[in-house]
Amino acid sequence: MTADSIRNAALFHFAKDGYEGASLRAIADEVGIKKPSIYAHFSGKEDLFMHTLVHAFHEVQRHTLEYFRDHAHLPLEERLQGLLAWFEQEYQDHASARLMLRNCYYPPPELYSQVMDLVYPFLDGMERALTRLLQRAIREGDVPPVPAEQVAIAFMTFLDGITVEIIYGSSRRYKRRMDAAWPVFWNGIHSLNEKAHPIVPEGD
Amino acid sequence: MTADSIRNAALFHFAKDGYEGASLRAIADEVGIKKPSIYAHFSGKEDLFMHTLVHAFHEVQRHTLEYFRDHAHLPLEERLQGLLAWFEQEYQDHASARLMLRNCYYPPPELYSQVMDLVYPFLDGMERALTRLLQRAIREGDVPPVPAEQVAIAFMTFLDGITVEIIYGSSRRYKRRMDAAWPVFWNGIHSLNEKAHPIVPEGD
DNA sequence: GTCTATACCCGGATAGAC
DNA sequence: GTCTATCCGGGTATAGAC
Repeated sequence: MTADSIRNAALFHFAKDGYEGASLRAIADEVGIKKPSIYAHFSGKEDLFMHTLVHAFHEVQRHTLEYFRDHAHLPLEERLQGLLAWFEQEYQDHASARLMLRNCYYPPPELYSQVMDLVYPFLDGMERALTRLLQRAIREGDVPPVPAEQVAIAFMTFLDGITVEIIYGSSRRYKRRMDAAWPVFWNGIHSLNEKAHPIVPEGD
Repeated sequence: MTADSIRNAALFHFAKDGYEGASLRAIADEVGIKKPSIYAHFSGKEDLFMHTLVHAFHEVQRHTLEYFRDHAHLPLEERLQGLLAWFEQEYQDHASARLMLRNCYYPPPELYSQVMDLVYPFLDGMERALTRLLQRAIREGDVPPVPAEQVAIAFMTFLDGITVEIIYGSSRRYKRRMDAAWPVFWNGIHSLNEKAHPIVPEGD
């Protein structure tokens, strides 16, 4: 279907150049049609952009669920750490992820609220999913009891910190951060209940 | 001087609308001059942008140094945690910080390498400064011995994760992350030397 | 240095034939 | 649905008077 291939071309251009930077002309060229033909499928640039963005969110969500489904057998630490490595790959391989991320941070001002109606539910859903994951891991004895919601939020923070280096695009810098920061996170969550700082993670 | 006021107006527009989104017309209007007058001071949009960006980096760097100088007497934990709160304020109060951040993540494609020549040295300088700060704190017994460089990198990661919520602009969400993630970071760095918890670095 | 006037281009969008 | 042709507005940039 033509609409799909337009959306697909738009995906790459919006991801690379942003909403203002991308041009319908370039998108049409890539599909192999003329600019006005786009208007047979979308009412305008905004419409095309929003369709593309919604589709990108769904793609990323679908892939994320697949990741968790395919790695449900791993211990929690590997599953969480693996999620970060997985996400780096996702970012490099799929323009959906790049488009999503870019517009989480810097949506086009005139579409701000429409975009945020996608962003916030996504983030909140992610956080809830992580919380449930943690609660299950605790029940099953995979990790010692930690405050699940707090850890989920901390993990999201950590994920975003790593993501920055993914955007920068240097694999070396990314790995460096990962190696340095992961132990801090992982050790840190095990001592949340004990208030003093010599922390000896007990009985697990 | 007129050039300065042009740069200052440009700062706000570039920070808010991005490079493509900002228009010389709007900038000239704000200064109270006509569009062509800008060309008496800058060779074009790119030139104006780069001047503005360099100036913004210097500003942020200067403010950061001031923060550390003015808070040198505080214990390390408060100094580091305070840096995050300070940075949120800096982001809200100073367009320099907003411009810098935006262009660290998404520079205009045609100026990519020029922008990155500012970004990387800034980040690396920040990391080195943190490392030295930590080493001094360790020497002075303010914190137990921790691997300074690793902690510096982890802190930068953490800072970026928090920064994301600063960009989102919701103070509530920011505070929520801060409260959840800070204890994880702070406790986490104190257990780096104790290997009690098995951290499996992936084979190198 | 600043203005007016204007050239030039490229963006999104529309009309209407096929 | 796709095309050609065109419109309109906005953008950067320049020429030349003052």
